[in-house]
Amino acid sequence: MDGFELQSGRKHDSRRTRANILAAASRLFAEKGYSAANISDIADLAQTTKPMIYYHFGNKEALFAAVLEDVYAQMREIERAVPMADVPARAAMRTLVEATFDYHAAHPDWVRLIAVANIHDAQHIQQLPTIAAQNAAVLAILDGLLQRGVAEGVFRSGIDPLHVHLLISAFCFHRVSNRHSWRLVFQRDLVEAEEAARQREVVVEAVLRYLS
Amino acid sequence: MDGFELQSGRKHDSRRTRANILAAASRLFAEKGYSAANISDIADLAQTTKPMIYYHFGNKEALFAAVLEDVYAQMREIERAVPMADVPARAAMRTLVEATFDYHAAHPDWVRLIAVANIHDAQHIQQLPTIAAQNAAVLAILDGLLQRGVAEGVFRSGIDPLHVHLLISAFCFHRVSNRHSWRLVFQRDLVEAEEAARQREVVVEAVLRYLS
Amino acid sequence: MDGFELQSGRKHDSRRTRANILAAASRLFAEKGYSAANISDIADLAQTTKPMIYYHFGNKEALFAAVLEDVYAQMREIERAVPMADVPARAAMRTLVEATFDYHAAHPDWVRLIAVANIHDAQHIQQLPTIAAQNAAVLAILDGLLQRGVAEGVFRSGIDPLHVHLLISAFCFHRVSNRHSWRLVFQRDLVEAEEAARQREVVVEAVLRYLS
Amino acid sequence: MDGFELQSGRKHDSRRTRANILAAASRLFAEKGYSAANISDIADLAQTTKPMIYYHFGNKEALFAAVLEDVYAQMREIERAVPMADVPARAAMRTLVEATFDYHAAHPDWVRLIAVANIHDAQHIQQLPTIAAQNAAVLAILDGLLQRGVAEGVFRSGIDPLHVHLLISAFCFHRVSNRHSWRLVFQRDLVEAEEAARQREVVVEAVLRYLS
DNA sequence: AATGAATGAGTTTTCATTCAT
DNA sequence: TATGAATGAAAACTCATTCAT
Repeated sequence: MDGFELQSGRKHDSRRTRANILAAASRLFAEKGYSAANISDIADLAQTTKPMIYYHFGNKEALFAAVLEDVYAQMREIERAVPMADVPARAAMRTLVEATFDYHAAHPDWVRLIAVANIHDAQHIQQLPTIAAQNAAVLAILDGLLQRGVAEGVFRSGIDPLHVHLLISAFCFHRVSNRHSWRLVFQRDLVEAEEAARQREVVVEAVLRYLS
Repeated sequence: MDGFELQSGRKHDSRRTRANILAAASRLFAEKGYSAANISDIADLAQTTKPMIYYHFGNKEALFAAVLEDVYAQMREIERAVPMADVPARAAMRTLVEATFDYHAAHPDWVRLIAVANIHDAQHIQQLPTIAAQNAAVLAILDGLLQRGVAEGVFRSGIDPLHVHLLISAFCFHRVSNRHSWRLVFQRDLVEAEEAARQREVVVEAVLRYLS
Repeated sequence: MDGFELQSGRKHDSRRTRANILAAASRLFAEKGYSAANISDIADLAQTTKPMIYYHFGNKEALFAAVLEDVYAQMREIERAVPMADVPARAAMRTLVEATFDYHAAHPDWVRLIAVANIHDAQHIQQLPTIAAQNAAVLAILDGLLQRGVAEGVFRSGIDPLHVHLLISAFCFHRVSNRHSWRLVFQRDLVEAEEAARQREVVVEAVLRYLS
Repeated sequence: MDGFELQSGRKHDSRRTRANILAAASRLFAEKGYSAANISDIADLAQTTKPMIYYHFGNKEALFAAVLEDVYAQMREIERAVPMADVPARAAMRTLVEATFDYHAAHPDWVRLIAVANIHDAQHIQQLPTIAAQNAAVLAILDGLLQRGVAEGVFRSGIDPLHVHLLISAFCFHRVSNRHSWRLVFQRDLVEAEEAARQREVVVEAVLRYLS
């Protein structure tokens, strides 16, 4: 789960203040959405003052953009989980799917922030020029895996990596982002531990079967 | 695509006013999210006044709940698309997946409203007592299809209908709800027509292979 | 002197509220300048609330523009003081100068508001499309007087009405607008009654001599 | 026209910093008025920091007072332009009027600063004890000129020097201070070169005729 | 003499909601 | 049913000023 921790230390410490604001903003934007989260609450949670937020980030929109940048950067740890060349393609793919599943499961705030950003047409992501370059990496990894799988004779050819990524991401994201409506409509908590374990197998299975 | 149309007619027509408010609210909540959409704009778009909104719906939260109720009811048309007993299970399943895909594609506002509701922990859906009963229907249909498929020898047994529904919904929902972040991160528009046609095949294929 | 009086009456009276806001704003913008006058104080002085100001005028800039429009309209009473055709040109000119002098003397707030508007490059006056048409009237009157004077043989010809207007206005305006700096620099209060009477003769004399 | 130039040089130069702050403050107070000009912008324009402004001037009010002091001191150059005893009174008076006209024309910022000071009831000028002594000089000069003119038989007697000064100053000041409202109301730019040349003749003429 | 970081109080503006008619 | 006017609370943002270094 996402933790929220403040750093503390001496009186004038720009870096710490900035980090605390970012953490608080991340938490509250995720919890309440962009508009409902307010600068006062963020300042309080960050144990600082409103003007400090403006001093460090300029305005609310830029703060949200900074939160998204921060959060997108953290997500890249998924890629690190994926085994490289020496593992068979199927096993590597399984690991990638599981890592993706686990990351979403462990970071519901991340999921909610992306959902919030999309409600606002991802306008704040647009302000982050490096986002595209950073995240396209997943597609390259997937492409490599697919090619290896074809070479090993375990995957079909002609599969679009983006479609595989969509198949995986959609599932992992949705069960977190739409947890609450599903709970009410279908009376089952998608996020509860045993259910989660079963779903983890479902995506892996679905992806591997799709590729075979 | 979702249309927004006002009804017009005689000066004082309570039913029409109510419907116009609902349409306007639906549009604006979908466009801007719950908090950023405001009662004044809704009144203007509905060509009525703020007190009328309070007269008909009580308050903003209840208005949003009413919008969700309205929108959930409309979605039930998916089920009507699914062929009944006389069609082979695989073909029927394909039709169900395609109908789900098409519904999401044709109603982005619906998708956004559900996303917005989830940002607010689906608290407004909770106020709708009949939601569960109405929507569980999909699961029953899916369950029937799965059993028929097993009987026909085309599907595996032991599959949870909820998981199949999640597999389908997640994909169909995500490509619409997260369109904007994907566009920026991967530089491809998931909703563009040709791409959409390919994705439609992807879900169908993924689901059928998962079940086989 | 400018009076400040509030109207009172029944609870919901749009016209009265608007008039009170205008009066309060007029007073405070004149007293403190555009930026230093604040909406809160204006609301208090007008015995209403901030949102009412926004309801009636939109924003601070538009409120200031409305004040200027109001105040420019009132000034047109100077023209009414000027005797028409049947009075000899010199006498009529004297009356016009005196009326101008008296108007400025009696409405220091008017003077200050124009000064404030000019500090802000008269941007708020620019938003008032009818201003030019209304106020050009003075020039027409002056032009008529000048021609009559020439015909009567009491004024020189070839005089630009705008220059005469500038000669008159500058004097009448300055003694009010710059009263305080003059008091401190020259230790004489330009606005004090006896002094004022002498100055009134000075402008009349200066203008008539300039025209002769 | 008023120039704005920063001095540059070694890193720590108290005198230079002070001068730069004064120049920046002068520019911004003139441009935006007292309240709308802010310390941050002044610091930026002066290429220094806010605490430096407080170090050198104490607070915003004192800074404005310092600007006014500075600017009043510069104005005394008008007096230097006036020819002394050996020139005939009419010619000397003409020179004085022209010098006054030119000074105002060349220093619109000076004009605006005085206007701004008056909006705030010249409270900041009041903090400058030497202002009166310095500026009363003009009246002495005028008085001398008037007496010489009477002696030479070219001026009337019994004229108050202050009234002459007012007649001159008002005209020269007004065409600059109220330029923008006049432009909008009368559609003529009082400051444009040819128009300015004509007006210069107008004041000279008006003053000389008033005195004759 | 100089700076980056911090603060408290205030500013304009918005908004859900209600009153009076 | 319907409306124009009103309100209380809060929102984002600013600013003169000071602290810590």
